Amino acid sequence: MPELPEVETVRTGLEPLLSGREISAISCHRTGLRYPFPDFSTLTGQRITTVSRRSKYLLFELDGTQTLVWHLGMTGQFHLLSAEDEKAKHEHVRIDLLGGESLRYRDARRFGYAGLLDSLTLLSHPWFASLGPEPLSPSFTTEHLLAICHGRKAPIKTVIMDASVVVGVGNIYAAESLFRAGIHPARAAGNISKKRLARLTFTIKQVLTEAIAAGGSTISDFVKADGKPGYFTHSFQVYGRENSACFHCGKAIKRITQSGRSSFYCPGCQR
DNA sequence: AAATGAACCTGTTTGC
DNA sequence: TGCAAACAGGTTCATT
Repeated sequence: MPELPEVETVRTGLEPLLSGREISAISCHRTGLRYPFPDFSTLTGQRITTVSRRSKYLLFELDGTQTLVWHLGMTGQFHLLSAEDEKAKHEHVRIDLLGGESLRYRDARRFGYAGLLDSLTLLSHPWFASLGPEPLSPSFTTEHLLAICHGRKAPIKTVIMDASVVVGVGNIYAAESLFRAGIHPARAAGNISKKRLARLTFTIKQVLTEAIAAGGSTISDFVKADGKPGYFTHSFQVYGRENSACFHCGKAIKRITQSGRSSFYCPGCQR
């Protein structure tokens, strides 16, 4: 999926297209994706007020009492088409808008999911209740990361990818922020100085900010709401660069597996 | 309690 | 060229 910058890019693309629009019909071509779909029928006649985001969840806020919550999983995409357009391969849901446009959800791997939640109690829902701070908010601080890491033997990469620690840091941006901080992904979290954790806190914010500004990264199937690719891929220092020379020190980038996922790092720059 | 691995599913890339 | 294995951005659940 999209990591946080990609979801944010989708959100900024959809927001001006959808805010204020009334839903005329909604239908799905299967009963659910990762989880069964909620009963969408109550959406008909409601207006989308805003499109916001928490963690990697898109929040379509409605003028009634509910919010349509959507997670893109690994390969979820939204496209705004016209009502007459044919159903594309892997299209699972269509949300028709008054005026003839039609928002389509496609998801090849079907890891995405949707829910229709009461807006007032949304943040108490299990999807949100135990989430950590937004990485770009003031509440994500060095002190927070320091407290989390204290005494922990888990590798630092696993810790920063844990959504209860900080949300939105996926496999790509974990690798890139650890490179910029000069920290080896397998280093035990409890064995990193405060100064270096402060650096990591900064580089997480820096990498995500730059990636959002670039419109996210494009890997195989991520496209923005307008169908154009993001450009952050060109900025990768380590991700996907196994055996290539580090741009900084020239050593070959290495790849290891941590908790079943690939980690890329520079053995010269990261300790 | 904390850490690791498997599962969900399809498409693309890599290696023999 | 063809086929099989490995791998892919996330999250949750089960097992050490």
